[in-house]
Amino acid sequence: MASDHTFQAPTGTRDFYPTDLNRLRYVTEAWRRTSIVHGFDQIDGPTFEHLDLYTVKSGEGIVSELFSFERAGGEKTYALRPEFTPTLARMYAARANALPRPTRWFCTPSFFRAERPQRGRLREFTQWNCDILGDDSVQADAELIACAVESLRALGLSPEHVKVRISHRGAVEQMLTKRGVEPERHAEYFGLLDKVGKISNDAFIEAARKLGMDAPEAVKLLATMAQTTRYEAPTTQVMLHQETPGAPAEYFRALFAALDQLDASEWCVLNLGIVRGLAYYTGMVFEIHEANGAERAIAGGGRYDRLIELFGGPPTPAVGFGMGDVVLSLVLQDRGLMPTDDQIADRLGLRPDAMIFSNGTPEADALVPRVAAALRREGLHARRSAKSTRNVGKLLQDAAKARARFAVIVESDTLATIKDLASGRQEQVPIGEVPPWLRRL
RNA sequence: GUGGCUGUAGCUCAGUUGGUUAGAGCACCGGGUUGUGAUCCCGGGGGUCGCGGGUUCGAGUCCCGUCAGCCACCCCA
Repeated sequence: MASDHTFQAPTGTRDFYPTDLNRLRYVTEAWRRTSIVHGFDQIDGPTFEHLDLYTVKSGEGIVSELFSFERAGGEKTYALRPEFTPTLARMYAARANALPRPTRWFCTPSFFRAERPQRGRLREFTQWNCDILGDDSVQADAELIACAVESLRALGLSPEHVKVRISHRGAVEQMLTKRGVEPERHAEYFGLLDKVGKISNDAFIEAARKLGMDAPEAVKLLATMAQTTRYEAPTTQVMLHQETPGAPAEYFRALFAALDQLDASEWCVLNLGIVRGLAYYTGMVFEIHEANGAERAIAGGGRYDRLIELFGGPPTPAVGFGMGDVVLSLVLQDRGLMPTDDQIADRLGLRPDAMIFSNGTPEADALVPRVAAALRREGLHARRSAKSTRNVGKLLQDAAKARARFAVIVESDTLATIKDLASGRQEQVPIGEVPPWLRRL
């Protein structure tokens, strides 16, 4: 029965046709390989959780940003996962005593947020999460950042394309304390600091004045937060000496030394303007941006040493980041670094090994399925042309379009022609020899 | 939740001051008589002009509403 209306995909979601899914896989496979070689184990959790899991950390205000629901007749309220950290914390807390220290986990699932879609932001997206739990060392911070950097390098990006902007909650708090802001009011200031760049300088100075900071200090604070420089730069050193002497400055020294050893320091800059709106970060925080400031943040993360406790686990230091597919793909496209569909298919190992068709005689026609089955049992990617034509030229064209390595033309019940579509060379082989012949290549 | 811009074939787009059965390129399917691939020639399928209402003798075209997409704001885990 034909429907009297058409259906559309829900707002902010995407249909992934083969080439679309291949492009997504190109990115997620880079994430996966990078994670694995950096010693992370892949995990996953439910696509939906109890709503409470998200309100614990973020408050009731988060509910409007979630897709939440109840079963018909049910009493529990669920929500599609908007992020992974609560699930991660729950999973870690449940087995904390049995897990190695440190534990390194990653995942690349999809997430759901009930926001109005816009450039770089959709309602369903894929996000890579990497976390190191049970390790409070500066080396762990550096390894985590280096892992993110290496994934970008694997996708063809370089320090000219993207920059990791690194800050530290403790350093920013020290700047505030130095200006006479009591610790109880730091949270208010973080909210304000997060708006720098979005509101005018005058608006910032006015807002700071209302929070009790006089204009000259607010101006200096703005200047410090705007500074985005290499760690070795003299201006960086002067800033650290003046603004965050002692422990924070020493932390940055150790972090950048560790990043340097991991060959990642070229990608990194110090920017105390990165505060991130989230309340749960306790130490280093970072964001990865396109170098010219185009697009939204590619990735964000930091240290959250209190969060596992909040979800019922033992006190556990942790550091992690998330990187979404939407912005990253836009940056790759902007920079001309997204390979062609054919290149991606090659890299993902999707090229057919053989396209099989017959010379048009009834006995050859009957053998085509058998040859295909024999090749497939050998683990070869064998396709049959769906063309109804007997025109061998057309069939070869079809094989070339499918980017098959070889065309196999069944000639009789004893003989087949194998044509190498790259070189154009061809030879006749006994039909039983086709699978081993192709397998050798 | 607020605002701006845009909706014609799978894709990119034509379509005259409102006027006959809405077109092109690409893509897709087939043919080019006895078997060799990216060119070429011929043919074919595919569109409730996003949807609904209004004005009009007549609407793809004008008006209103609505839905969707894009972009920005809010927010951004």
